[in-house]
Amino acid sequence: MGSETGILTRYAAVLDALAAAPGGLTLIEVVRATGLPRGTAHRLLGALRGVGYIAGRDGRKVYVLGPRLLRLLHLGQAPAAVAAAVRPLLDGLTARFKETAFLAKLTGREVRSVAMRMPDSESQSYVQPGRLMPVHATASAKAIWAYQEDGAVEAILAEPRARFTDKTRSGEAELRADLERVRHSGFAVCDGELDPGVLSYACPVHLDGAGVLYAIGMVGLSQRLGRFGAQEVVAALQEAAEAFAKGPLAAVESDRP
Amino acid sequence: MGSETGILTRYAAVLDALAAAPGGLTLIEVVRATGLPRGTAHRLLGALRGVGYIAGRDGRKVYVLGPRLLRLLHLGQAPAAVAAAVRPLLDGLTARFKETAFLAKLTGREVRSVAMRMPDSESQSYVQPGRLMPVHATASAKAIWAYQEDGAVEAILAEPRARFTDKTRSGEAELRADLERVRHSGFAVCDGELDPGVLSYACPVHLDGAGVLYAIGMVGLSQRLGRFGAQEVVAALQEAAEAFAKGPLAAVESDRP
DNA sequence: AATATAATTCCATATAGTGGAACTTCAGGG
DNA sequence: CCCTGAAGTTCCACTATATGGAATTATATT
Repeated sequence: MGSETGILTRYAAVLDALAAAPGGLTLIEVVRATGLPRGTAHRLLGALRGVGYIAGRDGRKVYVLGPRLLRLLHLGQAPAAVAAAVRPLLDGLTARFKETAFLAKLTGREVRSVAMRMPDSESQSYVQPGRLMPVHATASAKAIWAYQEDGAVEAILAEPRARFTDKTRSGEAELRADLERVRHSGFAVCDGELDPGVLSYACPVHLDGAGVLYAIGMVGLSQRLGRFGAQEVVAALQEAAEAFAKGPLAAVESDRP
Repeated sequence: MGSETGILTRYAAVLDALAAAPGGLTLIEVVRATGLPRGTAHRLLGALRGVGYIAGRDGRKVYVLGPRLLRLLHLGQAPAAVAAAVRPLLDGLTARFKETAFLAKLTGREVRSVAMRMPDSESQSYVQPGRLMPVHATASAKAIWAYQEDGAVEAILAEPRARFTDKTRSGEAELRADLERVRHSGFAVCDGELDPGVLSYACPVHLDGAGVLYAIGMVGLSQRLGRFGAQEVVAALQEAAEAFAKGPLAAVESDRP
């Protein structure tokens, strides 16, 4: 006979308490902060840890906000905010290679370009923000999908894949092999599989505790971009990816369970 | 008889579904995405909205991630990431006024400085990062506390307040009046209430949907900083605060219920 | 080693979540 | 304007699930 919110209020109270304490809290501290009975608090913390909303630090005695919460927030983040955060990094890449640099983001089960920086000399844009990046024909989508949960990947593999050029690799086995290669090498390449004559590289952005949700890449005509060694381009992309992961959108303070 | 996580798994599934859909989801879409029965999904959504983890858009038919989740992110955010995000803004302020600019953050029930930029000419630092900002004697803490929930404010008011200088306003009534004044004017001032001869201004950062968690301020010797009109300094601070609120750490896509 | 404090486990109880079905609202087409 | 199907909302008997005090084990602290 009052406002009905159910059990969520209590979980929310626990999360609030943890969020308010930078260094994390022990069970007893949570009890004091929330007024919950010890047994109850213990169970709630266990459940929260079970779903990944909080994580245990040290000998698991200190609880902090967990990776899954961070993932939620990144996914829900307005594209404009993300775009603002990478801009400087893309500028740097473009200045160095005189080719287009971009950031791709996983949204639901699609990868789309969210920010892009073209060199002044370029007139044609290969990755307008918002462009859908197909899994089987773009480096950025491969860089991202190579690090997603198996279940989600299987769902993607089951979908039909269009052929864009005669180089497009639309077979399932090919795609599996490509993803595997990405996991080993740490980056992805596509050469003419989406647009003829267009080469692209991409590196995954490993967010501390939140997996991979973004990829940073470069695109350009094979003739021009191809003159740089893959090594060189990839090294620069990896550097940018690391910087982005540590940047303004970076992790809540977290750690491994 | 398997892994026990309780009801949280279902809430998490709903949140995941919402996070994966940039534009929000309707009840039926949530049902399809999660496989939950209609009635159940409806109730879960209601509870989530009740605690503010999701918000209704349009005629409340479309659900998106809500403000409270954003607040969690900000509170849990590593200070270093926040500091990186404001740096350019602080640089701008310092360059313009040749005085120290800083960002203060609410952590639990304390306000602390998290980032600071001194002019090259300055040798003494009034707001080293990490410094505690007492509610009754600093502009930044007042700027933040003026916009917190009544309950939390009352708790703060109940605490004892030290006298730092003979100008320190430690009375409860004085503090209440100060907070009220901040709410009306939109900024806070402190003149010698913490350190003698030191003047400071601060403006709250209104985060879209997440209330006020930060304040941006300037400090300096009254003699020097005082030569600028309050109007002028405050206008610049407000501009910076707005830019910060819209910046990289900005809101999840949200709106009013 | 002794002692206090925190973490964890247990379990009888009842509270709170469940989901199918009934009912209402809404949008669009005839 | 009314009909019709789909989406949204409410209801309620059923039972699975959360509850929290007390007992137990682990961990500091002196």
